[in-house]
Amino acid sequence: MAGTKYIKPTESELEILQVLWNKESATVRDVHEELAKQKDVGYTTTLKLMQIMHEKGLVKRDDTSKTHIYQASVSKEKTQKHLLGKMIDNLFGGSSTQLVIQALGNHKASTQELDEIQQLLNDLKKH
Amino acid sequence: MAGTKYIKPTESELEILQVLWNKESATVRDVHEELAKQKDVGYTTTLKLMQIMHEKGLVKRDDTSKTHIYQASVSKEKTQKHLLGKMIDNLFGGSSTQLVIQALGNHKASTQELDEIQQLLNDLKKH
DNA sequence: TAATTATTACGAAAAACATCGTAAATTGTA
DNA sequence: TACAATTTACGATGTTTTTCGTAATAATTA
Repeated sequence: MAGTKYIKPTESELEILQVLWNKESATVRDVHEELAKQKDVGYTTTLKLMQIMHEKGLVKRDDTSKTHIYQASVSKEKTQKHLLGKMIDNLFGGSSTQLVIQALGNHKASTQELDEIQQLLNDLKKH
Repeated sequence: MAGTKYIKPTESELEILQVLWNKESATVRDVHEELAKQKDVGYTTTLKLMQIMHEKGLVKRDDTSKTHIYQASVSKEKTQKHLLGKMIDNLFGGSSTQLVIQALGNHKASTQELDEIQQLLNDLKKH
């Protein structure tokens, strides 16, 4: 089958996915309480967003019992890949290298992380 | 003075900034003709967007003559830094390393580019 | 059982974005 | 000069996103 069309999560939807990726599965209340730590938002707002995400297919849910239980139905990796690719195209002229340089230049990484990346580079060069 | 509030360009605005960064300065028509290569859009749409961007302070313009001349007033680097930082926080749990790994893993880089990154890593480690 | 609480469903309003038509002003040209 | 073409200004419309209030339903508890 051809790949189903990629649905780009909105900013708010990403915040919710973030929580779901961390928790594996969660109720609306679980998610809402996480979000409420970061920003001021009403419970029904979170609920509505999660319902919309369900319609879009961004999350799946078990609604056998009254309190529905949600899970992300898009993987963190796929989502990262899509949005990263978009950013590379839109903002870095298609050059992942430019992005990497920016990322390493600004956010500081530990020596251990740098080693990790170096390892990856070696693997890539051996190819 | 404290830093003025960062204004996040919308997707369409980024497309325009992209053109302006490449051209240094440009008229609405210049920008529009670039955009028209990529997507189907009307001239007045581009105009309106650029007017809004001017209100927001994303671009500056010389309007001494009838045909206004625009320039980006936000730098490519600053914008990249902001949006990249946001993506790292929102999507990669704050780890730039994770982002770098994803970026290198997916988009293919040339050996030369890999060398360039390796060079950068060495500099960072010496630091 | 009755009252309280928690949850979902629904809809509507507000805000942000994108798009374009029309008119007015300016410039260039026949 | 008068006509045509270009450009800006302005406003209107439609879509998407965000937000929340209210009502209905189910679960809990007094």
